[in-house]
This record gives sequence, C-alpha cells and structure tokens, in this order.
Amino acid sequence: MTTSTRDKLLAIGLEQFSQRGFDGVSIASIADTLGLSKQALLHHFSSKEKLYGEILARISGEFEGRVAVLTPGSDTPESIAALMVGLFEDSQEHPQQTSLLMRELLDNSQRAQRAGRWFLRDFLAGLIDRVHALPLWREHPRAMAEAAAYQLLGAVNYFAISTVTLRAIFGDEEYAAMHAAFPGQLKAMALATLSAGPIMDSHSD
Amino acid sequence: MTTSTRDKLLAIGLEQFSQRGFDGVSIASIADTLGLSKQALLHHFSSKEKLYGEILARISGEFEGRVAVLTPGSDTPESIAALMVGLFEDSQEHPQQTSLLMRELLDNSQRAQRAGRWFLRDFLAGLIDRVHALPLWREHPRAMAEAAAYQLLGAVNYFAISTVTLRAIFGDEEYAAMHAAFPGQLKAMALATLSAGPIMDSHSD
DNA sequence: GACGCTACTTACCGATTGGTAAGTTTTAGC
DNA sequence: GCTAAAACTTACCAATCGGTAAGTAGCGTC
Repeated sequence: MTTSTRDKLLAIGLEQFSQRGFDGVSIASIADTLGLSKQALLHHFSSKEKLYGEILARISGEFEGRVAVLTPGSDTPESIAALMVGLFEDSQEHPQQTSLLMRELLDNSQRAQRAGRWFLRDFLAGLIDRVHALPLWREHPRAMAEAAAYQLLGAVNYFAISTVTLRAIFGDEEYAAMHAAFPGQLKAMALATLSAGPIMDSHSD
Repeated sequence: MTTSTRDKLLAIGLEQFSQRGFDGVSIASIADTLGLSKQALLHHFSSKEKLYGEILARISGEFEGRVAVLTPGSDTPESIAALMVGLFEDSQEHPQQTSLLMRELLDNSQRAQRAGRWFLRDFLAGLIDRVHALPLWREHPRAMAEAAAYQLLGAVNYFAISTVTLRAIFGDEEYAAMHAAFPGQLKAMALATLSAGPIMDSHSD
C-alpha cells in the first residue's frame, strides 16, 4: 500500500501538468502538495525536464501496453469499432493522461521533437494497419485509412478533454446524458464509416 | 498596408501563445519580436491577461462570424456534412486559432471559467440544434445529437492541431496524401452518421 | 511656442523560477 | 554500534517574470 515518494511525485506531477501544462507548474508546487521541499523533488529527479520526461514515458508505456492487448488480428469493422469504444472508455478512466498527451500534441514542435519521442507512432501505425487491412480499404491508398482512423481518434480524444467545458455549458445532467450517448454513437459512426469503405470523392476546388 | 503596432502585437501574441501556451510566453518575448520593449506592450495592453483576453475575444468573434454565415436553416445531412468540411478548411486556414482554442479547452477550469467566456457555447448550441432538427434525430433525446455533433467536431479539430506530429511521423508526402483524403472522408463520415440517425444501443455493462 | 496626447524608453521593483551547495536526519548492512 | 548510502532540509543564487514609475521624443492644435 505504501507508495514510494518517487511514485507520489510522478502521480502529482501528472495531475498538475495535465491541468496547467509544463510551464504552468513549478516543481515547488508539486513538492509542496506532498509536504516536501522543492529540493526533495530534485533529489529524485535531477531536473524538471527529467521529471516531466519520466511522466511522459510512463504514460506512453501504459498506453501502448493497454492497446497492445486488444485483439491484434481480428480485422472487421465491428472489432475496430469496439476498439474505438475501448479507447473511449480508456480516455475516461485516464483523463489526465489524455490531457497531457493532447498538450504534447500542441507543444510537439518543441519538446517531443527534441526528445525524439513519438508516443503516437507505433500505436497509430498499428491502428491504421488494421483499418487498411479491412475489405474495401485494402485496395485503396493507405492515406484513406489514415484519415478515417485519425478522425475516429479525434472524436474520442476531443471529447475526453472537454469534460469541464461541456459540463459548464450544458450542466451536469445534460453532460451525463451526452456522455452516456457517446459510446453508442461512436460505435455507430465507426461502423458506418468503416463498413462503407473509403470515398474517392475529392472535395470540389 | 501599415498595420498598427497594436494589431501586430495581437498577431504575434496569437502566434506565440498558440505555440507555447499562456505560461510559456513572456510579454517581453512578444515585444522583442517587434523590436519593442516590454513596456511598449504594456502601454497598449495594461497587462498580459488583457492582451491574451483580447486575442481570445477576437478569435471567438471571427469564429462566430464565419460560422454564422454558413447556411443557417437548410437542415439536411448533406448540408451539415458540408458545414463540417467548411469547418475543416477553416481550421486549416487558421491553425493558430484552432490551437489556441484547444489550449483553452485544456485550461478551461481556470481561465475561461474565471472570465465567464464560453466561446463554444453559441456555436455548439447552433450546430446541435441543426443536427437535432434532422429527420430521424428530432424524435430522440438531444443528447444523441450532442454526442454526434461533438464527435465530428473532434475529428476536425484533433486533426488540425496534429499537423506537426503527423508530418514528423509520416513524412511530408504521406501527410499531404492524408490531408488530401481528409475532407472526403470527413464528409462521408458525417453523411453516414447523420443519415443513419441516432443509435439507441447502450454499451454493454 | 506652450500644450497635450500618443508612443514609446530606461530604470527599477518584489516575487518566483529552476537549480547548486552544503549540511542533517533516517535507514540499512555488517 | 560504526558506516554509508538514501532521503531529505535550509540557505542561497542568478535569471526571469509581470508590472510600476518616471521620464522623453514626436506630432499635431490652438
């Protein structure tokens, strides 16, 4: 039951970084939350960047671990739709991780690129492979599968980071109804999109 | 052709805030970019928050203005699909605005709530109204339309902020192909989802 | 040509930032 | 019960932060 100070620092760091971003959080604030001095944190992690990097590494590790489990070769619109619903539930269970990864996406020209860490790469490649392997999709350019997969991913992740805003706009009750409707709608959207196959329609210009 | 210093400060502020967030940018850095002193900025905007607030206000103003123009009462799956494609093109034309609004979504428990500014509210309400007014949708709970509309919105916005990451992962060429495929796929997804109607399927638990 | 207004500047401030240096307490091994 | 490493602390630092105060340069107005 006893969690090491190091792990506590990582947990609180995730909480605060996900809410306020890298620059919005001071290491003193993280240490303070545990009743420790700033230097106690620097004893465990030699710098703020190191702490942040380790939080990020853990997230991508967990994320890839969770995704890798999910039925790696079934390949039907239904199974991929179910996978998307699984990702949605995952994003609801780990909202802080979802937020932090979204921040990385926004900041990526800087930190992620410097670190050479593309946590999305393997996951994304795997997801797209599975979409592209579907009937109707495999004979079309991979870009079609990429676009469709990324759209579904966007639907999930955008909702996941909007909890506070949607609650504020709609109220708790309506938000709960929307949240309850979400997985069913997501499944339907994925199913409809994936079983219809890619569209060669170029937009008119 | 001559842009006022004030407008230049707003433009550069948008650029920098969208890339590094509110806390990641110092007012000195914005002023420096124009070859001005930090106090020159404070002469035009009495505080950092005021500058940021004005940037945000302009964005939401422009955003609402652009959206209001778009065919306010046609109400078919096709017209709403076209609207989504329009939003996509919009997000590509104004990537900085899209990024900044995404950051606001992540930070909202703090700044937006304090400012009482919910730029999404009216836009979202309008969009949902139009989805909910569609045949097959109107007799079902509004939450269904909310979920579907927000999913489509997520697909658009998530892609819009992923440019750098996707380019890095896939390379420029493959990204271009994905980008080209996006509006067609988006239209198909919107069309399939909206014309199928809401799904009452609750997820199994 | 004194006036006032706008657009700036230099000088300065206290607070906070991430990080270093040098101790001190706690824990574990033998 | 001595030792040594691990887990902290207090003290301190230079740099940067947002913001105030007090100018100054230019520019039109009467």
